[in-house]
Amino acid sequence: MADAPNSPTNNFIRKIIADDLAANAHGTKVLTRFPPEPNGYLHIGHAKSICVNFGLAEEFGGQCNLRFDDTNPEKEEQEYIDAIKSDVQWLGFQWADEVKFASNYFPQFYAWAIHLIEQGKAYVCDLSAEQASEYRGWATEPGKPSPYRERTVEENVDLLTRMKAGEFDEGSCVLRAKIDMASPNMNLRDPILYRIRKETHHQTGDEWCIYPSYDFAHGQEDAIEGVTHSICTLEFQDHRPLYEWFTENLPVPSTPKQYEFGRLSINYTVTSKRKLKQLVDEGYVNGWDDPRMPTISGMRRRGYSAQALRNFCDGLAVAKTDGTVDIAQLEFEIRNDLNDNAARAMCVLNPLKVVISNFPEGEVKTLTAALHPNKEEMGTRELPFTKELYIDKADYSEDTTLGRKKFKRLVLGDHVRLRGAYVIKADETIKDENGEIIEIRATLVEGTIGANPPPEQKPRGVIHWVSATESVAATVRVYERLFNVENPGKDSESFLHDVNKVSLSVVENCFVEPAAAACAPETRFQFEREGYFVADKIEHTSEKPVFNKTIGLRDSSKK
RNA sequence: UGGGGUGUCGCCAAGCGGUAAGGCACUGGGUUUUGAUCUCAGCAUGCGUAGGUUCGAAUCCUGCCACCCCAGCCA
Repeated sequence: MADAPNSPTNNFIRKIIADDLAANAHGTKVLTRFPPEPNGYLHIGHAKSICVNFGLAEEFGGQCNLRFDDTNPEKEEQEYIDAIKSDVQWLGFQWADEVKFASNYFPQFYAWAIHLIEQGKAYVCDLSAEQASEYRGWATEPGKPSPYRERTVEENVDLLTRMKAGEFDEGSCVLRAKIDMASPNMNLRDPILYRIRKETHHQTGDEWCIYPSYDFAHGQEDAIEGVTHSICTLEFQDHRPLYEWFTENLPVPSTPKQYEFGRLSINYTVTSKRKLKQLVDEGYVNGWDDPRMPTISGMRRRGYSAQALRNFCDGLAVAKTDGTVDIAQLEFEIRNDLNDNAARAMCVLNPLKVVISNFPEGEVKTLTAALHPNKEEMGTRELPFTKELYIDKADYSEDTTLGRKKFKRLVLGDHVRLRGAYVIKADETIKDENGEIIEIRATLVEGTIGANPPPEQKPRGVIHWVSATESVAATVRVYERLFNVENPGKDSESFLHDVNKVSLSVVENCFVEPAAAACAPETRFQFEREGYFVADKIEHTSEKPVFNKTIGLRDSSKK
């Protein structure tokens, strides 16, 4: 895969793979894997991991597995599996053959547990969780051996068999590896291999009541699948010795190696499945795919394109630093992609009626407008012009002292260009009994479609508009940041305290030009001078259009 | 605290002993029927810090400091 234009020139994992290939360390193929636990929806951080794993594989002519690390039935659900598959595909990646599940290998894991017992390297421990914690010791003090550490092979096999048969209650015992209770690495102080969970599993039903721990599963899953480079995040560095202990002490078919890189954090949001689930469960947002969520499905519904997300991820470093990327970096990629690929259209969010005095009543003049100012190949759309129009309230002022540089919009007595149409002059303001402006009377300057008026009628600027009679009433949802602070929860009791309570505004009675209203759900537009918008995936119809604001245009006006 | 990591511009980041790439953000100029796009220019005598080695150090050595991770029968 070619580097994205701004992507870091290299990274340490890429070098390792290139060196391994050169040294023929794993043969000539590269196999990576993306191993989510199906306990929530994927977020922007996972998008990075997906891009790294699938991207590296693709770059070296290899493949990437999608494998569900489903070793804990308590938190996992089929809904998450479906959503994760859909998100990966939407991003444009295809996993190697069929989807994999850790649960596919449960019988093998069990056989290997018996193997470890027979080698004297595992034992059933009856310590309670609290006792085990005490026995584990602390940073400066070594742990003490469990009183059950020296059970015989026969006894351990019998006990494990009965654990599997469901004879014991949850929490009454576990299977542990016999490694080193004095290790400075806590993960090596006789880690748990199996625990009892009398819970129905989404894949295996009630077939098992003992479930392997992450450590006892992950490396073996990689080994079974022939993964060559097992790429994970920094917090697993301390687990690498354990990962290797299993591949060394078990008759695994291959010996994958684990490499860790820094997980992605972004300011003004959270990237933690636990926290995101809380936002959903406690009603701060309307579901995992709420456009304010940093989930892949949320960003999709917001109107972010898969390409923009991939460009963003490809621009991130794969390194061991754990920094926080500025959300502006993501927003740049969104605008950059949408500027190139979104068709232009016009939509008035705060309508103010303009009546063109010198345009015949009832006539519809069909203009033609480009779908993109710099890409002729994108074609054109029809744009109806009528006597009554709408412009945005913010684009009109009666203050005739406003400088032309300062206010490049319509001012009483002055000229402005209606985008793609005529130059008009505001002649009169109509107000209601409260002094509220309800209508503007204007005249158009003949011959100004596709041509400039004489210098004395030079427009102050260009504003967007829509026909009052030919446009379609639409709902537009405008989103602000979900959090008020850069690092939610950093300086408050809970990240929930930093939630922006007014992150959603639903604007009814907007007017969108007919060509845009007719679009299919998930069609992205740039509503000129407003920003990028997408027709809602679920609720949009041509009759009752619903658009979500993806992001505003850059605004360099000095306020 | 014991162990594992990391420290280069406001943010991300390349660099791996030869004299600080790039992107975002920001600032200023130009073009423009989007205050958009595009375009031009500016933006670290400095690489956590203190010493040392060297003709030469962000890069090597030593000490110190800061931050992150582990101490779940979560992953």
